[in-house]
Order: sequence, then structure tokens, then C-alpha cells
Amino acid sequence: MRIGQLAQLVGVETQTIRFYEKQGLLPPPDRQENGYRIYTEKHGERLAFIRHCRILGLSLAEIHELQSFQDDPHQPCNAINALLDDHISHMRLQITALQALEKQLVSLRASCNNDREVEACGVLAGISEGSLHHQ
Amino acid sequence: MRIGQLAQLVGVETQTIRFYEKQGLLPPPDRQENGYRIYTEKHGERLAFIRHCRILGLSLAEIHELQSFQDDPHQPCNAINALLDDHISHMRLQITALQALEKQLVSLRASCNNDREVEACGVLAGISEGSLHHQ
DNA sequence: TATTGACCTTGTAGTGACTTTATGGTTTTT
DNA sequence: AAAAACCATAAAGTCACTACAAGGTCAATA
Repeated sequence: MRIGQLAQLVGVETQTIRFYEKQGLLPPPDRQENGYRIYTEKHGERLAFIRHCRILGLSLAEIHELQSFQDDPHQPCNAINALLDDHISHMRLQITALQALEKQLVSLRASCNNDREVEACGVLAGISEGSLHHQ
Repeated sequence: MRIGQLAQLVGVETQTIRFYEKQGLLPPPDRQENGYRIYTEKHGERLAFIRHCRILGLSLAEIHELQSFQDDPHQPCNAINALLDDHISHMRLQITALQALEKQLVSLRASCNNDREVEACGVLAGISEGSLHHQ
């Protein structure tokens, strides 16, 4: 199939496919006489794998690492688990940080609920205050 | 004070300060005869405000908007509140999404706890499976 | 037959918020 | 006097694309 069909099948834009190829995530397919790329099912599977990893929040570098395991399935899988564990703990940190920030923002927001002038509003002052207690 | 001192005071790198100046977030300071920037306390406060906004997750564009209120404090403050409300609801969405992803990753990770070969590990297969049920 | 439209090609630039690198001038310390 | 630390500017790199420009190819229509 050609690049447009593959794109539609997997739900990606054609540029993204070419981009993955240039990044070395998708093997360069054969070409027709006119230069058009022709893809096989294997390419589709590989592309779907990439997309799902991205949806899970993995970086292209991490995906690259996972692919090296796909390509050589007789390695021990500890490294895969380590990669996922890393990613999970990283995500947990991120979630915790976001929740803390949300709390701060909500309490900041609570410092003004009325129609006032900026001068009397308290929100900007609240931001400035906080900024000096950091680190 | 000079740029390095300001940087140390606020906990930023000097390049970041010059970057904020170029972006119009920090007013261009006076210069010494040799061209070195000289900063006042006002710059320090402004820079601290920017940093704290960044730590709260506000974009430079949002900070720019807030600064226009700082610079003209006799406007009504509804717009500030609206900006914060927007940002808070955006953050809540982000947190929910991250939590869902974490759950997926954890269950994926649970598909292999042992030392196996990649082939028998199940994690990569789990990623591939999931990828086709999306959209 | 000419041309329109949909598809394909390549390469380059833009996004956000910086960070890094290159190149060179100035000041301070040894 | 020389080395280290600081300052300046400008340009390129980061990440994961997205958008754009300029053109080649192909099938269907006027």
C-alpha cells in the first residue's frame, strides 16, 4: 500500500510516517518506479506499535530502545521492565507535582471571587509572595 | 547588579534572563559603558514573578497577559480570574489523563515480573495489542 | 486533449521554553 | 602577565511533530 493508505489505516498523517522513517523508527520501505513508497503489513504493525507507545507517553528514544528488543527477542527482558518502571515512576512524580500545583492555583484563585480592580484583587500579589519562598 | 548576580539571586541561568528580555517579559535594563546589563531590585521582583508563574505551569504567553494587568492595576480583575480558571481546568484534564495512562502502564508492567526472554515477556505484545483498539 | 484534483516527492521552517555552542570582549584574581 | 571568571551577541539544538513551498505523477473529467 502507499503512504496515504497506511496513514489512514493507522490514523496518522503522512508527514508523521516520513518523519518516523527519517528518525529511524520505521524501516525505509521499497519504492515504486516513480519513487512512491510501498508499505507492507509489517510496516503497519510497526507503526501501530509506535503510535501506541506514544499514546502511553513514551518518548521516541524509549520506543527506539523497545524496538531493539523486538528485533532481537532472545535477550532477557529485565531491561524492558526497567524502562517501564522508570517511566511509571516518572509519571507518578509528574502527577504528584501537578496535583500540588493545582492546589496552589485553586487557593490563589480563591483570593478573589469578586469584580474588583486588579490592585485589590490579591491574585497577582499571591503569586509574587509565593515566588520568594521557593528553594 | 549584573546579570550573573541576578541569576544567582533568583536561581535562573543568565541565558534565561537574556531570553526573557528578548521575549519582552523582562524590560531591557540600562547598560554600563562596557555594555554589561545592570539590574535593579524591580527587575529581580519581575523575574521572580515570571519564575513563579512558570513553576505554576503558566505559559510565557499567559505570563505576558498577567503582566499587562500588573502594569495597569486599574483594570477589572475578572480576566485574571478567567485565566486562572482556564488554567486550572486544563490542569485537571491533564491530571486525569496521566492517571489513566499510569493505570495502563502498571497493568502492562504486571504482565511480566520474572527474568525471561523478550519473546515470552508479554509486555511488548501487550503494547501491540492495545494499539489496535484505539479509535 | 487539456486540465483539474488528489496523491506523491523533497526540503525547510515553525512551535515552546529554553539550552548549548561559537566567538569574542572585559574584569578580576593569581 | 597570564589565567579564570564574567560579560556580549548570534546561531543552532532539543522534542515530536506540523505546516509550508515547490514540484512530479496519475486518474478522471470537460
